[in-house]
Formats: sequence, C-alpha cells, structure tokens
Amino acid sequence: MSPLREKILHVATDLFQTRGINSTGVDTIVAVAGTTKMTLYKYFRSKEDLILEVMQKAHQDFQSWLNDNINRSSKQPSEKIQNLLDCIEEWVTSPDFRGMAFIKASAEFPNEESPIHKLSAEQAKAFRIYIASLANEAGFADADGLSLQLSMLIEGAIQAEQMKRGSGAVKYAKKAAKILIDSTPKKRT
Amino acid sequence: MSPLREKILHVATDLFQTRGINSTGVDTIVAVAGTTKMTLYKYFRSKEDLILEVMQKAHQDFQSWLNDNINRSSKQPSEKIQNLLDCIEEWVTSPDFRGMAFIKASAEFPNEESPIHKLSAEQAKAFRIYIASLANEAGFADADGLSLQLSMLIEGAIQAEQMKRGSGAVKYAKKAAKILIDSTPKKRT
DNA sequence: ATGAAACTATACATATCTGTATAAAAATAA
DNA sequence: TTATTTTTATACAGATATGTATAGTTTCAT
Repeated sequence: MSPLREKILHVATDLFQTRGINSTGVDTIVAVAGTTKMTLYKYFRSKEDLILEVMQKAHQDFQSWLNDNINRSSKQPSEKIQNLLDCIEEWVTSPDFRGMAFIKASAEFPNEESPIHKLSAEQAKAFRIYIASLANEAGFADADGLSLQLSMLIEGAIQAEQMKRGSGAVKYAKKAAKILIDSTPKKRT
Repeated sequence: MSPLREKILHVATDLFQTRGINSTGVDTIVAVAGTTKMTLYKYFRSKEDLILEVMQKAHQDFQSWLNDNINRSSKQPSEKIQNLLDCIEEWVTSPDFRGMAFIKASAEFPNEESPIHKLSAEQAKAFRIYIASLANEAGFADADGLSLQLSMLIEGAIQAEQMKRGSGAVKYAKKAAKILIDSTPKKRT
C-alpha cells in the first residue's frame, strides 16, 4: 500500500483521538501528514470514508493486540478470561492510551442512521462477542451475561481513566471482575 | 428568569443530546427555539457559555432526580445503595433517555485544557462522590472502592444502552452490582 | 530519454460556523 | 402617549469546513 496513504491514515488516527473527529479538518490532516488535499482525496473518497477506515483499522489493531496478548500469556481457557483484565490494564495505563475509538465516535455521531454510529455499534458488539467466546471456552454457563458484565466494567474503566489519567480505576475494575468471575456458575459437565 | 432564555436552554439541551454538541450550530438552536441569534447572544456570552450552562443544568437536574428518587423509595441507608441501580434502570429505560451528558461532552472535547472537558471531569467526580456517600452511610469499609466499581458498572451500562436501545444491559448490571455489594465488607463497629 | 503515474501548489466554489452591526417592530411601563 | 426595553429581521464580517479544477513538478520504469 502507498506509504502516503498509510501516513494519512496514521495521522488521522492520532488527530481524531487527541482533538476529536469533528474538530479535525482535512486541511489539518494533510498539513501534519506533509501532503495535500488532492492526494488525500485520491485515496479516500470523502472525509467520512477516511473516518470509517480509521475506525476499522483501530478496531482491528486493538483486537489483534488483545487476542495475541491473551493467547501468549495464558494457554488454558480458564486463565484467559482472568488475563483479560490484565491486558486491559496494560493497554489503559500505557502512555499513548487515548480512549476507546468506537465509544468516542458514537458520542460524536449520535444519529443512529449515521454510518459512523452504525460502525461504532458493530464494533462494540464484536468486542462483547469476543469476550463471550472467552467466557464460553472457560466453561461458564451464562457466557453472554458474564461477557456483558465484564464489558460494562471495562468500558466504564476506560471512561474513568480517559477522563482522569492515573485514576487507578482499572485496579478496582480488576477486583470487581475477579469477584464476578468467581461467583458465576460453570456449565454442567 | 426570562422565558426565552429558558426556551433556548431547553432547546439546546435537547439538540446537543440528539445531534451532538459540535454538530449543532447556534442558527439551528435559535430556529428551533423560535428566536434569533441576537437574543441568544444577549443571554449567553458565547456558544461555549451556553454549552457549560446546559451541562450544569443537566447535571443538577439528574442529581436532584436521582437523590429524590432514592430517598423517596427507601429510608434505610443500607437500602439506598441497593436502590441506586433500580433508579438508574428507570432512567436508562425511559423513552427520552439519550445518554449521560458529561460522558458525551468529554468525548467531543478531549482536550484537557478545554473548560468543557474540565466540567465533564468535575461532574464525573461529583457523581462518584455521591455514590461514595451512599456507600459510606450504608457502612461499607472501602466506600470509595465500591463507589468506583459501581460507577464504572453504571457508566458502562449507560454506554451499552445508549448504543443499542433495549439491550437489557442494565439488568445484568444490576445483578453484578448486587454481587459486588454483597461481597464488600462492612466497617467494624 | 521519453512517457506514465504520482504528487504538489494554488486557487476556487460552496457551504457553514460564530459573532456583530444596524434598524425596524413589538411589548411594557410611566 | 411617551419613553424604555425587549425582540426581531437582516445583512454582514471573518473564519473554517469539505471538496474540486487546473497546471506544474517530481518520480520512476522502460
């Protein structure tokens, strides 16, 4: 893929996260990327297309990173879901953490007809389904329920940490997750 | 207070919630409110001032409603915190629920220097402190910790419900909250 | 070296944004 | 009624938004 195209994607990802999507104009993006609008509109049909692609890439990168990390640090299914919160903590406390992309995008585009809002909802669902697959493999009876509870906890922790860095919210989220996991019954064998 | 001023506040509150803050121009606000820009700028020094006042009113209204509801339906301190999630459920499932104002505002104004972002952070903190006061009165040892856990759960549930209405997320948030409350030790007497 | 593709530079069209200036109209109070 | 305040109507300034048209420059493969 063209290096300029990737540069634009990378710069847009960064600016959207730090300044917000609506507050970042294409002029700013091309200026920071060191190119011109003509090139941007050669690779992306519109700003909305660019936003959608930025979101897709951000989500794929996050999911890949999360999945790799979970599978690397624990092999047994029952350990993986315990490890989930550790990974979230690592991510959230990393210096370049700027929040979860699809949560912020849905706030900036609240209209449910908007393609951006729709993609946000899809990604939130995909995240939940991923956690549910972990819970299912670990043998929990109501995997969907546990997954929903954990994802709410995680998204709340992200929200808290995003509003005030170093709040230590994830530490308490981990404790809560452990309690919830331990009190959720397993499938009958 | 001037009825036109209140009308503008009311309309702005509604439009900000349904269309987003940055996507709502003052022209739209005055058109819906049935007045003109001159009047708006007579009562509010700038759009930012209007946003801040809308946020303050929304937060006061929510906190008052929540506090009244909790105190009406339960007198004993230990019941109040159990009742918190019921109130949240009632709020979240009401037809005109459009999300929590300060969460969305912080997403639209991510710059930490922004007065709007600062106010968001203050309001998030105030909400947490309120829950902590409930937890403290109910006699929990680590009231701040429990409060943080519950607020993460609540904000996650709001997020979930906002993205997909009728998701039933609050039902599971309530179950999780009960588990967390029951497994949190009380103060020694 | 020559032709094709990629990229830049720049100006522009069009729309929207916040905020203001000015004058007319309507409501209110004495 | 007269004087004052409030509100409207409208036009405008200045900034910024997305997106395009045009022409020139660089890069690069053959």
